[in-house]
Amino acid sequence: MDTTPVPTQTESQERSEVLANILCEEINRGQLKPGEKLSETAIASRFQVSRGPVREALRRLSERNFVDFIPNVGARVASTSLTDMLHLMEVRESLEALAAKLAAEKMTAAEKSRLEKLYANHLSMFSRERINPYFQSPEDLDFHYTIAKGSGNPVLFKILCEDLYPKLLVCRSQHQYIKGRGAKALEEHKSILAAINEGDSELASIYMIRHLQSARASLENLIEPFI
Amino acid sequence: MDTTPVPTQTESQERSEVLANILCEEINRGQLKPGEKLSETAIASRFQVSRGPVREALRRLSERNFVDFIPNVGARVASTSLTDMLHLMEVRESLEALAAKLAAEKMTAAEKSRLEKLYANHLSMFSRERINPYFQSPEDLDFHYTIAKGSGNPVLFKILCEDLYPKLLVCRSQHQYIKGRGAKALEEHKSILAAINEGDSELASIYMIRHLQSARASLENLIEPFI
DNA sequence: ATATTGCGTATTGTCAACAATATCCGGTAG
DNA sequence: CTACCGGATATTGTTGACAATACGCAATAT
Repeated sequence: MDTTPVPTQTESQERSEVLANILCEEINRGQLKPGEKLSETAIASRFQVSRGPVREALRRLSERNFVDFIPNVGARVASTSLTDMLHLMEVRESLEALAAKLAAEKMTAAEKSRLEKLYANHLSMFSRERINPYFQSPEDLDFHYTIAKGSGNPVLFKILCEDLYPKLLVCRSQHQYIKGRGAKALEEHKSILAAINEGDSELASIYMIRHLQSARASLENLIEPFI
Repeated sequence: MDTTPVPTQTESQERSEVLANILCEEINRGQLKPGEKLSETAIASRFQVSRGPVREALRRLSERNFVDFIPNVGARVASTSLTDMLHLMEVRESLEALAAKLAAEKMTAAEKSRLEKLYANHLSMFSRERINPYFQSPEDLDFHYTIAKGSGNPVLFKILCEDLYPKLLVCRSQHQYIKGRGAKALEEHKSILAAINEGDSELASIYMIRHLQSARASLENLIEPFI
């Protein structure tokens, strides 16, 4: 195990929450591999805490589908297939279409300008370092995150930003799925942004669907050969 | 408190899971009212178990948004507004449109006949007892449940059947929201069923959207006056 | 040689006590 | 009379020990 961080004191946040975040991060980094056993005692002794908080952390990760949990047996790092990722993208497509539609209808001027600034940043960033894979980078997700927030629907926001995106990141890290379609993605963002700015909900929705469909299509091509 | 059930022995299911289900049920029945404090010690002594399992049960309900949880303060029964319900319905609409589309494309013959049988049962049941409010009854949800399953997308199924539907039921029970549009809903189901049987994904999706939109519209009318 | 049974070990599930934090209530100052 | 402060009380967070269950391995029988 890489580091053996000292136990985090109780400071405005529960230990189990801190633990869950650390473990989640390590799953994302690939330090904890898919299918790997997550022993309560092992984790407890590693972070020098009792098994109680560790149990709670594992339960949380289980509810968020980052670990598979079997009663009386224990927790393992959830292993995701490309098919899982496809299913996630399929759902994401529908939900982000709705998000874009609502965002075009309801975003305030301040929110719109924030989204525009975000896009401008990404544009300049990408022109500086061309190799940078923009697609599904934290920056890319930041754009989608802002739209989800702008939808004004907390349920929609939660599913997208707290369930789907984190899970997609894990999938991506488990499959080294990094497509270099940065330039194209940026172009597509531009169209979405324009539609939202003009309050054209119908167009915003369509552009968003196309944007995500092209990503899903390349995923499907990856899976096809294995059927 | 109504009953004081003896502690459930450990029998292939964890106590915390059993507890979570019981509490969830009581929230649905309205025996536990919105905003009501859920004291760990009180629940523990009521079911004659230790606080450990109770804590876990409450954490689960928190992750599922049935209770609001504040660190160092405790858990309260989540209170839902009509606006929350509207947001849920908005998301549901998008996701069920997708589900209907996928179901029309992918449902097997066996699944289709099961759905048809379900509809036939509801039809006869409704003609026997006309007063029965079909809309959003367990039977109504059963129809949607079957379509969600038939989509072949586990992510979609989970969000709809394990997150959205249960939460909608709680909302409904907290607001006594029972609309008597049973006959109309049945008609709409018939259209959806026909489209799925013919494999017409586009039409299935459209009928589903209309079906849910009419429900959402009546909700919006309910909210409007309070703005 | 393979499948099955039984025991020892390891891990998870539960419990009761301790520590830390928040809530409540009375007292005091302005 | 109101607002603020401080201690008593209650509730949550954490811990280590105990009970129940699952896993691994050797011995036996077919």
